[in-house]
Amino acid sequence: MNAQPLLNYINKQISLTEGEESFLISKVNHRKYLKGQYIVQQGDICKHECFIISGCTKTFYVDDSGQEHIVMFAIEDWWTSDMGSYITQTPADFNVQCLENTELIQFSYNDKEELYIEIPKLERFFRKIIEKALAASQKRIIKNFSLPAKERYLNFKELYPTIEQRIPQYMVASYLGITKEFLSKIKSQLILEQ
Amino acid sequence: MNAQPLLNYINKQISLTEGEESFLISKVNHRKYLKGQYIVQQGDICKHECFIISGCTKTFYVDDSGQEHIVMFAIEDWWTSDMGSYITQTPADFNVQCLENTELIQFSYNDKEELYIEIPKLERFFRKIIEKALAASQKRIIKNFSLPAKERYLNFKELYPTIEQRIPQYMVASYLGITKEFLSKIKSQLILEQ
DNA sequence: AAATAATGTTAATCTAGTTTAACATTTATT
DNA sequence: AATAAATGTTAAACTAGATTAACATTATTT
Repeated sequence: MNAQPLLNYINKQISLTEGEESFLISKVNHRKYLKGQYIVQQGDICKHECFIISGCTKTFYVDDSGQEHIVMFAIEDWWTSDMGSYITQTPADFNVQCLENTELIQFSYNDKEELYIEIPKLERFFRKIIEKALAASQKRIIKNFSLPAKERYLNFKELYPTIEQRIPQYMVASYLGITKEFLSKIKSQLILEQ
Repeated sequence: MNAQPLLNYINKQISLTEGEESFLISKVNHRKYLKGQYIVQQGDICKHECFIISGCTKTFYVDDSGQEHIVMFAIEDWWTSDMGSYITQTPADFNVQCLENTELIQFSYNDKEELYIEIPKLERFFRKIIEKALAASQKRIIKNFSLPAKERYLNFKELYPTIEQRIPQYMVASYLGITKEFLSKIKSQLILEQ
């Protein structure tokens, strides 16, 4: 199993002994998904939190009128799951689908809790990751409300500098909460401006 | 110090020994704020995470054009802070202001980390709280995008059933991301409908 | 009880973003 | 290379929600 990217990621913040590393690895699964496959489906219970080794995913929600709303993208070294479903083990609100062939490492709920008990500094490490994710999520809320679509698009390009090249534009529009037609208009305006 | 509401809140999920309870209490401050006072100000570094014993707060952000955007409210048994500022100890994006006289218990960053080291089950407890907050924040993002203002208002009333009576309506509008005039219109429509 | 400040309502006008629809371009499939 | 499928663009008509402004109601202060 190629767990090295995960270990590198963790060792940037804390240091694990060899024993801890192998215990960690014994508790996770390595998996490959093809482009288009679903990691989580709306209505299912989300069994895993996933660390992406390579590839790209989108997390989205289909509303009652059938419209798709993208909540986030994730690429190498990012985490993805439906947090609400994962922590309460209730049906997911979101879908997580692969936009490219994707290789990742899965943490099941129970194995992760065991890991935390065995290696407390891992619990600290994950707590801090979630704190950061919460702070980012709150910032996104205010940006959605206080900024017009053009500014949100510019922010998106800053936050996800490499992703825009990897995904179709209509998904960017969905992430921004606007139609693809309007994003097209914004982009042509931006070209005229400079 | 009246820490009983905090202990009750914690003991709903985990059980602390008397020694742990008194260690916990030795690490926190009890404080009272008057209506109108600020717990955190945009630009300052957020020093504490706060558990509310009584009262009510709003967390808001003032944008470049001077407009106020409310991110959340908090009442008895809820937590409040600027998470982004607190965890990174960098200037806050948000203000937290008391809408009523408010009594709360403050956790400083360093004392909280000490608590976690001394009482690991508290770290687990807080991790789970943050996971829930993150899940709620993600749900709010999709609801903002996928629902029209009228639905968001109905959702607000479900999420904060007691708060609507305690705060002025223009703050509800700010939380919903609409003007007070438009909320007024929505409310009169809802009255006509039933 | 007045007077003032804070909050809430209504209606007209305006605008950011949607919808629809037709067409253009790029990518994948045979 | 040809065709089909997926993605992107443009423009006209439309709508949810903003803005402005005048007025109504409710709290607060004197």
